[in-house]
Amino acid sequence: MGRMPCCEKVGLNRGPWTSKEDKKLSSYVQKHGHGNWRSLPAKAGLLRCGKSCRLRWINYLKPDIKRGDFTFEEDCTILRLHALLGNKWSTIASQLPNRTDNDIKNYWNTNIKKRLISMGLDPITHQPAKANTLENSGGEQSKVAINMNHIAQWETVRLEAEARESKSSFFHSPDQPVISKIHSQPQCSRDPHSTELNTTTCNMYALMLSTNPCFQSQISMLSSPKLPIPTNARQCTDSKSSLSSYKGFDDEVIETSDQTQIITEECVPNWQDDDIMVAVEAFKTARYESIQEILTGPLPCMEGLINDSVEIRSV
DNA sequence: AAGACAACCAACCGCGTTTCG
DNA sequence: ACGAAACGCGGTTGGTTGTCT
Repeated sequence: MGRMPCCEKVGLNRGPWTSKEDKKLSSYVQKHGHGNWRSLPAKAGLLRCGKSCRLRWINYLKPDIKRGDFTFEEDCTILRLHALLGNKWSTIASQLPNRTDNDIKNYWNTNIKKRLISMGLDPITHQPAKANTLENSGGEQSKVAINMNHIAQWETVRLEAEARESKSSFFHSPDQPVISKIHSQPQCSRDPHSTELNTTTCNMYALMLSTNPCFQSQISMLSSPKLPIPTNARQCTDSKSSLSSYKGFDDEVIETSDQTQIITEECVPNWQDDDIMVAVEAFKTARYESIQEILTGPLPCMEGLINDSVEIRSV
């Protein structure tokens, strides 16, 4: 298929935007909207390609964009979501109000990634860099090492944030993203008597089983103290990842699937639609190969779940 | 003071996906 | 149903700024 070049090279400006160009673009978009980026530059009197205009607007000029240092909460959210989603910057950005995917990507590459590497963690898997060489079955030692690394990781971030902004109140965001609901601090997971934790972990667990076929293939029967896992667990074949596609997915599930009724109304009663979307995406794209791996993986709240609240019977 | 190096971030590029005629 | 155009995403680049020696 013939494809237009990404932008016309001849006669168009490149490089940094001037304040004059910014002004033209801003006033045009705010007045007329941004229906057609290709034709927008000419209409706005700009010698730029539409793609460049779009990027400039989305990443810099949009009025509600939040700039400046990332807070500790944002840092934690990025870390958690990246552990689940990988480099899905736009999906991660959707959980950080007013942050752009480009901003988050830059922050990741220049800050968090280096921090993980310096801690001996693989920035892709968030696990110790040499984890692959360890024996999986003799995992108690490596499991402990992983958990210790996660705790150290969080503690490092917290201390850095404390030093950076002493006024910040940790974990107190008005728009608390979904992953925060899973639990923000690894220490929480160590309290076996926390009913909130058990409910949440059960909810997450049920959701994960219901949406990720790789788990279903490994488990023939599962019981939890709170939730019966539906036997007709939905097979997820949809690999779409953009937010726009979530809407279709959501509609489909809520209106036509008994399975989803269970997910939305019983498993995760306190979750907003967006929360479910992100969680579903997380587990659909999970790179984990076993239940044990995800339970000891990057979500601290999952630690101990396998013993505390869920019984898994071998296939 | 100045050069070297590192860190940051805006912008570009190519490709995949979605929309539209 | 098909192809072209438009859009969106993620990886990468390169210019600018800050820090160190």
